[in-house]
Amino acid sequence: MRILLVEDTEGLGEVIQDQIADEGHAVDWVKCISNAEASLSTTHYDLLLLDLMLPDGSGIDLLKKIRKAGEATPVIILTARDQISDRINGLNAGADDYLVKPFDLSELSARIAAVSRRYAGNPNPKVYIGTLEIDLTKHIISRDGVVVNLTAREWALLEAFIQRPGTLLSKSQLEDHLYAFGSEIESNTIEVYISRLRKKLGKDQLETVRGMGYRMGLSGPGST
Amino acid sequence: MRILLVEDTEGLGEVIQDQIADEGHAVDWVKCISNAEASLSTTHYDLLLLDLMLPDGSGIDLLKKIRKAGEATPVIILTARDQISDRINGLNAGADDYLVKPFDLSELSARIAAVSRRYAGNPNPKVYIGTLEIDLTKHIISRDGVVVNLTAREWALLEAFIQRPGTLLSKSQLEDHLYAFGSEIESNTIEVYISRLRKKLGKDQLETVRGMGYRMGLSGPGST
DNA sequence: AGGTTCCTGACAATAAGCTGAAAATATAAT
DNA sequence: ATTATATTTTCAGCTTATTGTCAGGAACCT
Repeated sequence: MRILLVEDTEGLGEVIQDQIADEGHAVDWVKCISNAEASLSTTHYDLLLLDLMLPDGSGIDLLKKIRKAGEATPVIILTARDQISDRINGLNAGADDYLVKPFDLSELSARIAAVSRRYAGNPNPKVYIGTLEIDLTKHIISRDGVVVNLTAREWALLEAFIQRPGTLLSKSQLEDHLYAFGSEIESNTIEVYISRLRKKLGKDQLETVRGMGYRMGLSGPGST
Repeated sequence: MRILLVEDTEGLGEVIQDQIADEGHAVDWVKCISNAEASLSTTHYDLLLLDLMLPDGSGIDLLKKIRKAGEATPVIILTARDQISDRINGLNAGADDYLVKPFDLSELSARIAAVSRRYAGNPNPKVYIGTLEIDLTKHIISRDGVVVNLTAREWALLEAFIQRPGTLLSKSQLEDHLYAFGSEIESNTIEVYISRLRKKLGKDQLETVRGMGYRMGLSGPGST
């Protein structure tokens, strides 16, 4: 998915960019409206992440312009807590969702996923990995038709693998996915959760790559 | 199908009108209550799309008037995110469905299709979840044939689940559904209402997914 | 062997959820 | 306007599942 990020705050922009890139999407990051318009005129984007307070004007005007042009590209607004009226205007102007700063990156991921699913006209997608069937909106996993209950953390871990099937994920990557920035983990938590997932989903679903990390989904040397 | 669109926002109105027309329905678009009443008095409509904030009054009053007159014409309310209390009133006043702005056009199409299907043969659309029978127009719920009375908030909560059967909804999603923008809730209100719904509808209707949210409507032909 | 790295059962601390009941609002009735 | 009634919100105590950590052992590599 190709995403345009319009955000003038340096630090935040970087973090978001990294996060999105990590999830395998292509990001273009611009810091003002005029650049955003330039990008939009040359490239098709599947999603727009739009800050409202920008150096050369309000994001709302950009949004209105886009909608007026008949573009249906989904838009998620990023806004500070004290800009409620702006937010409402933004929604009225045709945004699809909003996020109040500061937000968790996981929250951002979830919204992006939700918007893109809706946009793709596929509101109830399922993922199949081996004998597992995973319903992403219902958060239901069945193994050979039998429903398996996962705890929040277990699901979060599984999610990391679902998002990048067949990719080798290091323990620190997985930690980043599970835990908020800064809240460091001291013990072998990831190993423990890998173990718990294996117990619930079946031994063969998760492959250990010694010294490197873990991988799910494709057992053989990989085709896509 | 003949549809009356009551919406005073120029841009949005145009978009909706186009969309509906694209789908082969006849649309009349008016921008205030008085014009709406004029149209309703001369023409039969199969569906009413009703914005709540209108220049010459609240759409709710119009809706009440219609229902009082015994008209069963299905009504879908279009409402902004900061008018949720209005929305609850609207549902109490006899709306069939609502859409929170901004909405996907595909969402709109789906609702329209759903409403027209519901009304295709039977004048009184009902939803069945487990042993519950839910009358969408009258907001009456029967459990094993016994009528259950819900308060506005209880209904609003239930509604969130009805709209997305089987979907896992987080507490914050449910809060978003129940409460207006900015009016933050900082107690365990959702839990309390979940508890009340369970008491009224039966223990098994709502499933807790610890750490993630709640889910309704999976009592079906289950695998164990 | 000896040194890693990983697995997994057990456990205490914690966070999440449930629910009765009081306090605060809103709504209706007189 | 006052009173009565119903609903909504908050609070606090309780119950229980989840979490992070540890420790001993297994698997792996050179």
